[in-house]
This record gives sequence, structure tokens and C-alpha cells, in this order.
Amino acid sequence: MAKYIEIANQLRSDISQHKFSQDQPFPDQLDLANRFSTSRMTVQKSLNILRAEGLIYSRQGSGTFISKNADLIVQSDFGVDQYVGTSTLLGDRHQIESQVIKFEIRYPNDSEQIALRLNDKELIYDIIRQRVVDKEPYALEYSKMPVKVIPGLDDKVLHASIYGYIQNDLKLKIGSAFRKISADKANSNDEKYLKCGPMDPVLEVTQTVFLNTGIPFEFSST
Amino acid sequence: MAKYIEIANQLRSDISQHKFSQDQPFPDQLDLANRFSTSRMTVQKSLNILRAEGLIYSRQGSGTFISKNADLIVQSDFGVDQYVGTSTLLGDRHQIESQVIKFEIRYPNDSEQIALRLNDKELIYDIIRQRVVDKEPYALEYSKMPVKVIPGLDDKVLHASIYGYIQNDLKLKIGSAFRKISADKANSNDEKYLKCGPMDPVLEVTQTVFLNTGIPFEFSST
DNA sequence: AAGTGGTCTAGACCACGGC
DNA sequence: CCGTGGTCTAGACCACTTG
Repeated sequence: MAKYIEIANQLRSDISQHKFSQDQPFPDQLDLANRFSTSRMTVQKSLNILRAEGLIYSRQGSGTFISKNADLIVQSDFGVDQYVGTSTLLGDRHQIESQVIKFEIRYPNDSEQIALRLNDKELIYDIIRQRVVDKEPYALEYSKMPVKVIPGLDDKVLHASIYGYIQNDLKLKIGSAFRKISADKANSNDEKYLKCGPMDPVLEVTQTVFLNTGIPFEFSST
Repeated sequence: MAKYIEIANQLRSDISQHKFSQDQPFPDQLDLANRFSTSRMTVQKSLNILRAEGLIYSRQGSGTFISKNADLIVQSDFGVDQYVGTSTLLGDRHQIESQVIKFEIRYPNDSEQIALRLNDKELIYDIIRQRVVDKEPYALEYSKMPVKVIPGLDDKVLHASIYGYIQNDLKLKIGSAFRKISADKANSNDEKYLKCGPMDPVLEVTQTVFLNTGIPFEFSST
């Protein structure tokens, strides 16, 4: 693994455990470079990752600081699996499982064709999974993916990690994602699988994820 | 302006005008470094920008290529104004105006409080603007922003660029944004202001934008 | 003036893909 | 094997904030 990613992982973990933020704002770049026995450029690449994740921000001439919502952001790392290597950390401390509730292959409807740029003859997977963290139901994940882009998806993969399969077995790379986050009331499925009441608030994340070739491959709602 | 941003702007402009993509995939990094009289590291920072924008992608050992949806992405640079300096280019070739349809200051409702992390006593701007490009109505923009984060917004600013005001006058920096893009049917406002029929499809972009301090400052739908 | 982040350089080595 | 992108270095100078 590249050094700058490992440093980012280490710092992210430290932030989530509140190892700084108490006393000083954040160690400066020269300090970090010494501490990790590396150059300042490499430290900056690490900080760029955390900055892109919204965990920290920097002001020229002043310093680097931890965002107020750092806690919120670290916590909301579901659905993306080991997208940028994030859950390698989470994986150490938490047990993540998936329960497959629905797995169909069918033709896409109009809005699915638009979202995934398909025609009506191109099959999609229609998947609903229950995500279980530390034996507690955590999230419901509705995914639609084109069969032609992600061939060979099966029950075995679904119980583990779709993203792991895409990146490790198919050797495809994730490009970008459009996300929308909102809060809503629980629906009947939420009540059934997430142990919550009919009016409990539920956090909803809708995203379209693209491969680095620009092909959209997932439209999901969590 | 930093050299790597200027190079990114130049390359983005070249891509949008189809100056490569015909013959060779994309000039390699050493070629670009020579062409712009700079180092490879700097070229890579430029490419990182275009890669984050989804315009290009790179494969180790193979080369760098232009995304298939590069055209779509370059085209869909509305709403974000000169966010990363993008519309400095568009500004040269197109005339962009804003017509203010609604401008109110009021208390936020429940969902607005959640989206912008406010309590019910903190005022928000409620703005609807019609965006006009080259004298043609182009988009309707519904924005909600907290008054306490963006003080002093007035009619004059609204007709120009809110993002320009935030970055140039208030000296604030944009952090990250969550976006959702979907297609929908035109509603009555769309018909009235965008010259379209009741069943015409409309592209909808919903986003929450954060300052680099992690404070959310805009919830908008375009 | 000192300390910080932002940028930039001119090289180096590695990993990977294609010939 | 060679060409490509990915990473990394050890310094340098600048821009900005703060005391």
C-alpha cells in the first residue's frame, strides 16, 4: 500500500479516536513528515485525502484544523465498503455482514435506464441487502447495477462485499460518485428490518457511482 | 493563479473543444511537462483536477484517456459558478445572467433545519433565480442559505454570482458538496420560466455545499 | 519576524501494460 | 524490453497569519 494512503488511514483513525483536537489544533506538516519519516509532499497527499473527505481543513499561514463534523463523517462510512481503503480500519474493530433480502435480474424501468444510461434490453441486478454491523441491523441498501458492466455477481459475493469483488476480482476502478443525503421517516421495510418504529427518523443516502472510465455502474439508496 | 490550475484550465478547454481525442488518447505526462515548461509533479496535480471532475482517467502502464462523458460533464457546469475556476472559461464564450424571481428571508422549516444544521430561530435566505445563458433561459435555481453564514446578501449580488461574492468578498472557501442528479418531468414553474411543455424531461441537480470549515451553507435544487 | 500551508522542481524508483 | 502512470524525495521559494 502506498505510504501516503497509510498515513491518511492512520491519521483518520487517530481523529476518530480523538487523539488530537483536545490541545493543539493539528500537528503541522513538518512535524508529521518527521513523525512518519517521510517528506512534506507525501504528508500533503495524505492531508489532501482527509481534506477531500471533509475531516480537516487548512488555512494558509495559520494551520490545519479538524472539522466540526469530523465525527459525523467518520461515522457515515457505510455503503462504500473499502472504496478508498476506509473500512480496512473499521474492519479491525467491527464485524460487518450482509443479509441478502432480494436478488433479481430483470429489465430496467424508465428511470433506471436514465440513471444507468441503458436501453430497455440491457439487464440489471435489483438487490436489497441488510447490512449488519456487530450483530446489530444497521442499514438497508437498495442497489441497481447493469449486468453488462459487473458480470458474474452471485450470492456469495453479495454476502461479502460487492466493492471488493469489483476492485479485486474484476480489476475495475471506482471513479466518482454523486451523492444525496437526506433525513426521512422510516417506511415499512425499514420497520421490518431495522428494528425501528413507524415515525423514527432515517438517514437516506442516494448515490450514483461511476467507474473511472465514466460508466455508471451503481444506483443505490441506503 | 497557480500554474497547475492554469494548466488544468487550459487542458479542460482543449478537451471541450475536441483538440485531442481524435488521434492519440492523450499526451503523456512527460510530453505535457515539456509543453508547459514545468515538472511532471505539477502536471500530475493538473490531471488530478480533471480526474476528480471525471473528464479523464488514467491506467498505470497504459496511459491517460478522455472519459466518454467528458462532453456531458463540461456542459453541466451550471450552478457552481467559478467554484474551481471553471466558468472563467465559460465566461469568455457565453453571456451568463441571473433573473431574481424570489428573494425572502424567513425561518427554516424542519427539513431545512436538518439539511443546514440550524435551529428554528436561525434565519435563512429563500431564493429562486432564473439562470439565463446567451439570452436563453437555461435553469431554475432554488437556494436556501443560512443568514448567519453568508451575511449581507442583496439584490445586486444575486444578479451576479453568489459564489463570487462568497469567495472574493467574504473570503470564504468552498469545501465539499453532496450532489444528486436525476431526470424528472417539468413542473409548473419550469413551464413558466424555461419555455418547456408539461411533459418535457428536466434535469434536476440537488446539492448541499459545505465551506471548508465543514459548515453547510447552501441547499439548492436546479 | 517567525511559523505555517501552498506551490514547484528535477530527479529517482517502482508497478504495470503492451510489444 | 520499453513506455506509461504512481509514488516519493529533499530541498526551495512564496503567500499568508499571527505575535
